[in-house]
Amino acid sequence: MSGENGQDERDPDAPGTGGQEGEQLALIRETVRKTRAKPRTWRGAALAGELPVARVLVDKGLVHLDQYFDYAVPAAMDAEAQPGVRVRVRFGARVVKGRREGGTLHDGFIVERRVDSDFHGPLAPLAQVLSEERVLGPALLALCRQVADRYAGSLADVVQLAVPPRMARAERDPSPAPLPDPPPPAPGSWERYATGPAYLAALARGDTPRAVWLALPGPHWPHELAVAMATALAGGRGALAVLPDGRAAARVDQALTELLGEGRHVLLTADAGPEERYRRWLAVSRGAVKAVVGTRAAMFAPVADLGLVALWDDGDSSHAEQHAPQPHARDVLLLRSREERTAFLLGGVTSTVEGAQLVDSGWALPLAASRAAVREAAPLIRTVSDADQARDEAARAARLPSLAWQVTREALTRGPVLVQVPRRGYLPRLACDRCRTPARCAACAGPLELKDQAGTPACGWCGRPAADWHCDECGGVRLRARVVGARRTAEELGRVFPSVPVRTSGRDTVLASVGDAPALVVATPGAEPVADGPGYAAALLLDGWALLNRPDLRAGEEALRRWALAAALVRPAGQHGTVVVLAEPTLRPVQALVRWDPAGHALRELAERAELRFPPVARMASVTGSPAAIADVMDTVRLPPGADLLGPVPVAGHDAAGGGRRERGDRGERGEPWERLLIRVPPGAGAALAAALKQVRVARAARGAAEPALIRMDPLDIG
DNA sequence: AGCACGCCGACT
DNA sequence: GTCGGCGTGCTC
Repeated sequence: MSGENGQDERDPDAPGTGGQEGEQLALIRETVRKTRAKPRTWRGAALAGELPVARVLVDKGLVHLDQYFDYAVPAAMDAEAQPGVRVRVRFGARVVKGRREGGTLHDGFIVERRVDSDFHGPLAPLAQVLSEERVLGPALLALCRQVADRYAGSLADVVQLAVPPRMARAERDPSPAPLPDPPPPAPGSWERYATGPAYLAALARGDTPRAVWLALPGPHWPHELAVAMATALAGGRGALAVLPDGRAAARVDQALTELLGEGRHVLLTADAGPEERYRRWLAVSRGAVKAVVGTRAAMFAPVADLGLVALWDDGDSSHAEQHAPQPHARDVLLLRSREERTAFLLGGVTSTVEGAQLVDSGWALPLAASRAAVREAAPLIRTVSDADQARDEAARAARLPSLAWQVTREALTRGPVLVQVPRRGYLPRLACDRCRTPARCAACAGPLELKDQAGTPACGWCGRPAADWHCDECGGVRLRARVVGARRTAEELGRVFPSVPVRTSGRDTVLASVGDAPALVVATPGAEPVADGPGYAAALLLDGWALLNRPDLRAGEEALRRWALAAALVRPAGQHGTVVVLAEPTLRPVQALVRWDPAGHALRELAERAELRFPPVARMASVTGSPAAIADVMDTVRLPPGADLLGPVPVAGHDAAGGGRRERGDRGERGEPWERLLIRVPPGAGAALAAALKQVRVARAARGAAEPALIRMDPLDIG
């Protein structure tokens, strides 16, 4: 076609037109469109002989289009321009009178070296090979591809999560020589689980056992996780464990060091700092170290010969990545387990519905202890119902019912007492004292807050004071603190037990552990310190109703998880370990805690989700944006069969005018409140939904859609 | 996403 | 006649 000829005429390197700087190049253009082009370059440097084309994932730029771009490999870069290395390329240039102009340097990764390109046009040369380190190897690339597809996201976004930024200094140093495989560890406390030794034996054999492991309460799980990892190492394979936070990771790290010594594993957490972290990551990428313990970013760690992936406490929300496309560690590790043919271990003190589903579908086996072993390890759980509390005179005077006082007083003679309070802060939110309906602003329906001890309650959104508040539901006029924060609880307790030290652990100061001496330890969920020695003598779980009343699909599961994690730090009932939970004993999660039956709870939740066609039995995606944006998405999308739509409903706190930095929009759509639409598809159609939504994203990005829309697979916060 | 080319209204 | 609006399309 003439178009191609026209391009040839402008091509300075095309045969006959003479190259730049007089360099002669063997750059023969294809003559028929069907045949692939031999690479031609614009500048005319000599090309690499064998595989002169590098397929490059350009880091920024057309991230939404999610495609590779081919570049010519100059002969001088032939050796170092290997697949997986970081490169710098010129991108976005324009042809002006036979010359390329403009274009900015972008970082990228070579994903493949090729004989030729299917791009009809002259290739720009690689500008620079930044480093010979092959950080995006084939296995990691394939994983990123799969994660991107699963979450309807772009490859570049996922790669950015998976490959840490380069730190030249860390790259210069060689990694330590790999150590020989360690001997297999003794099963130890794994014997407490009926199928524990069998699981380890399968792991040692090189099989790929998959289990959902309900860990017994108590301090043994980090060691047990380490034993599983060491067993994989002993069999000549690698192991990866992902934990919800740095403290948990540090415990497993310590257990692994005790088991294997230094040098056979690395700890990948943010605490180490970027350079040290990259140094450790490189040791993994280079195959010098085959075991990784870390927080969620470690889920991508390119462990060689991966034999086991493990995830602890998958219900913890920090396992969901914050950056696009928000992959969840459980999903990423499930993908890895399948693709890299590894064993899988999903552990926790409780089970998520997703975990229960893995067992229910037969994909994983349950790894649990007998009822007798549970009874031996679990503390005694006692409940305080609302009725108990109301009858209790002490509840009027102070914050704690008399049972809690009795238990605390007695337990403090034997050791530390844990007090779990749902939120930090000082009387943050208010509710009707009579019916417990959350108190809302009469003007804007925002939540009422108490800024200081004595002040008037005011709206947390518009700031209006609410001096003459009354409850819309029951007409009550008294407010009560929906959640009493850690600080106030600590103050009250300190006054009642003046001789006992009070320690707090919350978001700003999280204690890893406390001693075994009597003390009151006030902590928010997830920040509970481990008590040395036999554990806490007792725990008080306060404001259970606040935890359970959250308008969230997972409220029950989450309440049980938080209670059980705290209760698991308490001594067994046989050693008088007692937990007092302020919640209705008739509620399902409370019963599950009392009986210590997290598996049963998760199975019942799973059945209910199946009945209601909720995730994870069905798969969902959310589309958030202005009504126009949502309509545009829905006009574009080709949904898989069986899909149905829920909503749209207004999204709290987000609207087009207020929310953020929206520059344009003088077209009258300003002020339109944002809405969220949920798309639900039947089991098995999740991949099709993701693919459909990805197409929408690409189409909208290409068209330069005016109204932004957030598309998200498997949103966590479904009300 | 940027960034340039392209085809229709009010200015020196 | 020209400067400039942002609609459309491309980037290896």
